[in-house]
Amino acid sequence: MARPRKFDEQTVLNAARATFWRDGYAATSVQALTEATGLGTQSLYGAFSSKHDLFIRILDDYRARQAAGLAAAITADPSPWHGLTSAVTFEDGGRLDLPPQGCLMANSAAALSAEDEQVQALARRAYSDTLALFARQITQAQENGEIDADVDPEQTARALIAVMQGIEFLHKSGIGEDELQLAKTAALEMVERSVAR
Amino acid sequence: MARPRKFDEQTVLNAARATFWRDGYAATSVQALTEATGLGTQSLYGAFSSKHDLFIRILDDYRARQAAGLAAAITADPSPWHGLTSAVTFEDGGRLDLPPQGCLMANSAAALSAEDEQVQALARRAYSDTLALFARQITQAQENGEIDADVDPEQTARALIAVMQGIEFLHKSGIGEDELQLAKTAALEMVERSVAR
DNA sequence: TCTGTTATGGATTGTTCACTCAATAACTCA
DNA sequence: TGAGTTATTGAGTGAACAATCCATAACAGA
Repeated sequence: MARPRKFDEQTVLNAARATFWRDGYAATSVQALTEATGLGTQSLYGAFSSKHDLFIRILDDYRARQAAGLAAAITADPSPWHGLTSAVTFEDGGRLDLPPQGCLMANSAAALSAEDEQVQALARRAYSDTLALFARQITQAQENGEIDADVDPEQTARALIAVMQGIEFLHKSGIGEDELQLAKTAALEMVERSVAR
Repeated sequence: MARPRKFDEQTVLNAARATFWRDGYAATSVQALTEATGLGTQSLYGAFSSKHDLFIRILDDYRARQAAGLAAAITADPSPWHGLTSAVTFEDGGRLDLPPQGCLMANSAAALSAEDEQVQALARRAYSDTLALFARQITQAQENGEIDADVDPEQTARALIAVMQGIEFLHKSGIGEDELQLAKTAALEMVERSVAR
């Protein structure tokens, strides 16, 4: 009953996500989005209402994919504890690599949470989902006898999230590859010592 | 031999720092700076060359003050280890409070390091100074018999920096006061367990 | 083949951006 | 007192910003 779209929505969303991810929300202009997606301004606004609406939609998609991917990667490891620490230190031999531009959710949360309620809500959701995932994994590691049965799963999960985000921060702050590797090793050793049986 | 300035440079720098700190570099307009400082555009440009030059100068000042303040706060504690952990968890009963807008250096490093070499250089300097300070403090805590003498001071310092930045990230991401407190406690307990004698 | 609906394309809106120009004012030293 | 130097003032630069207007195009169902 109406003119059909010439573009594939998912393809457009992927291109827009790459642009937001590379440059950040504020530094991404609508013109950059039209160039990256190939859409005209009016098509883009017609389909996604505004730059902000488009971004929120992309960020929520990202959050869901990230949560699923993280859960899959962690639980795929035969050792629950190793699967978890690999994620925390982004050291899974390539499967959980930390992209040069960092995590889109972490970047957006740090830059926008204070002034954008929708971003903050997504950040909180990502945090609580990760917390639950990590706590479950820690419980399994305890049942497997890999770590001390006395540590509190949820509290340990919180500490691991802090460590993970700290490493990501060091990565983004540009301290250098060698120093970053040392920091990852140091963090991992601290974590291991704290849960040793 | 020339017309004297009507403004006090340090007062202007303080006002500009507050503005950059509150809104971030990109979101701070030159107009916002002139309003915050009371200077006209031309006076501001005459004294500081450009928005970027002004920012770099402010950031370097901040770095130096922060380094001195951190060292003073940490070493003032009668217990080297407690002084250190108080700083890491921003939990010194007010002395090392984490401002709502986070640390100016951490914010700037996360947002700008990738694209601004001068910011990256300052971030690296801040990191290595903090690393040296923490490592010295850990050695003292070991000599005091507060923690395990076998842990490597420099590696432990790296882990602590990661934890500290992770906590700051959680703060900025807006997870909420209660949850942040739980994360701080969790991180502290993990750190304590990892260095227990 | 019409009619209704949505998509597209290009030009354009007013606003804000960092920054500059030209004129004048305020000082010091000779 | 006048020459030299720098500070201040206010208006204004072109470029980029998010978003919109309007005319036209492409489809579905009647």
